[in-house]
Amino acid sequence: MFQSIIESINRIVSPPAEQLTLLIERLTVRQVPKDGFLIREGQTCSSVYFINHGFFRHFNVSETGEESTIDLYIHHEWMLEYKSFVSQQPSQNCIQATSDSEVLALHARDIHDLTRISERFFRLMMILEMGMRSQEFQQNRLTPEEKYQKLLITRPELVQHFPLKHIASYMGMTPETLSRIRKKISL
Amino acid sequence: MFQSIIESINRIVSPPAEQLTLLIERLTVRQVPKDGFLIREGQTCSSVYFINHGFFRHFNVSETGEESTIDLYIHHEWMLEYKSFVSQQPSQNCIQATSDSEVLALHARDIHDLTRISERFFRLMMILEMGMRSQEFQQNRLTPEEKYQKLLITRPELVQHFPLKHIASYMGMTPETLSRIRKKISL
DNA sequence: CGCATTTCTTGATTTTCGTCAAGGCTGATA
DNA sequence: TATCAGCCTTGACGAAAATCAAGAAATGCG
Repeated sequence: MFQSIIESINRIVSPPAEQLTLLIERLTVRQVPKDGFLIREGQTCSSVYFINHGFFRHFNVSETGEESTIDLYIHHEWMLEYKSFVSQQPSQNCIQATSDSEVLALHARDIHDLTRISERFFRLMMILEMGMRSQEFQQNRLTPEEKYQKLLITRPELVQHFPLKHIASYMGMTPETLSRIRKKISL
Repeated sequence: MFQSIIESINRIVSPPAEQLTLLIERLTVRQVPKDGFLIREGQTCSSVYFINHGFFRHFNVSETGEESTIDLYIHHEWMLEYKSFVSQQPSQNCIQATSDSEVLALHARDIHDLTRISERFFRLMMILEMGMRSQEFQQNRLTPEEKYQKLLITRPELVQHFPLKHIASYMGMTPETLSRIRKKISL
């Protein structure tokens, strides 16, 4: 149950054993069925989640009902609805499971305690907050093909595990465009 | 000298007077002439800056030499090179003054102390880290015109104070496109 | 297994934005 | 005041991606 998150934390902070125990004790487990919502629009996100197993999609629904994917997550990754978490305002975005999943939740107040303990954990939180990965795509102005090539290198698992329409949405292009890029590359 | 930053901090955290004094004592003042660099490519950013007066542009230079604007800042705003700050690695980006300016610098270690004191300051740091404002444009997939309309509402001062070519770059479009949008809107 | 639904591909068409180029405007400076 | 440089605007054009539409492939489900 806690093996993976312990490994993940140790890679990031390597806290003393008793601190790690303290943290683990505060975790809560949550099962999320396929298509279930971890965060719904209007809810306030006050936890950070570690995925024990399963897949999640983080997306925004516009006024016109179109969904645009903010991020995609696979097992043993951390996630949160950063905007809501930071502001403690209701979220405009959703996080939805795309398979039966299990997550461990760490509550904001416990995180805050942890940041008192460890500067490196503070930094981890920042990195998570930033959604740094997804920013990478958007800051550099890349062509759709360059974005896909970059994704293949930086996060190849995504292409394995998510439908292409979500991948396309994540990269900010239509499924048709992605399909044509993939065809072109495979030649 | 410290009036504006005190007001800003009080809006965010309202710390006890003695803590505020402690913080103010740790600030260092830095004059930056027009076109001077606060952060150069290759430098590591270990401070957060508060702008007493002046304007700054935060941008990335690609391999081909093109500049893309990450954010624009005016007086009494906070700024930092978040990626470098978080990772404590040399920055790939620059922060340059676009007018004669004066900033107050708060060093990372002092910030860390502050986050021990106040959860709200911790949150502020996160927001700064995220470059949340600039993300807003990129997450929702807006048309160039929608981006500009949104900017006019959320940060009208930018349009007052920065050349349109920087505004355009900030929104991820060419100056020509912005020029045409402005013409269209003004009709 | 067969049906229904979703996802993916492909083609035709349209739209949008970038690029290139030229000219005007403005502000700084000698 | 004349000159120059940088900035902004405008037009013509082309490339790239979105849209629209149809059909194929894959998946889920009774």
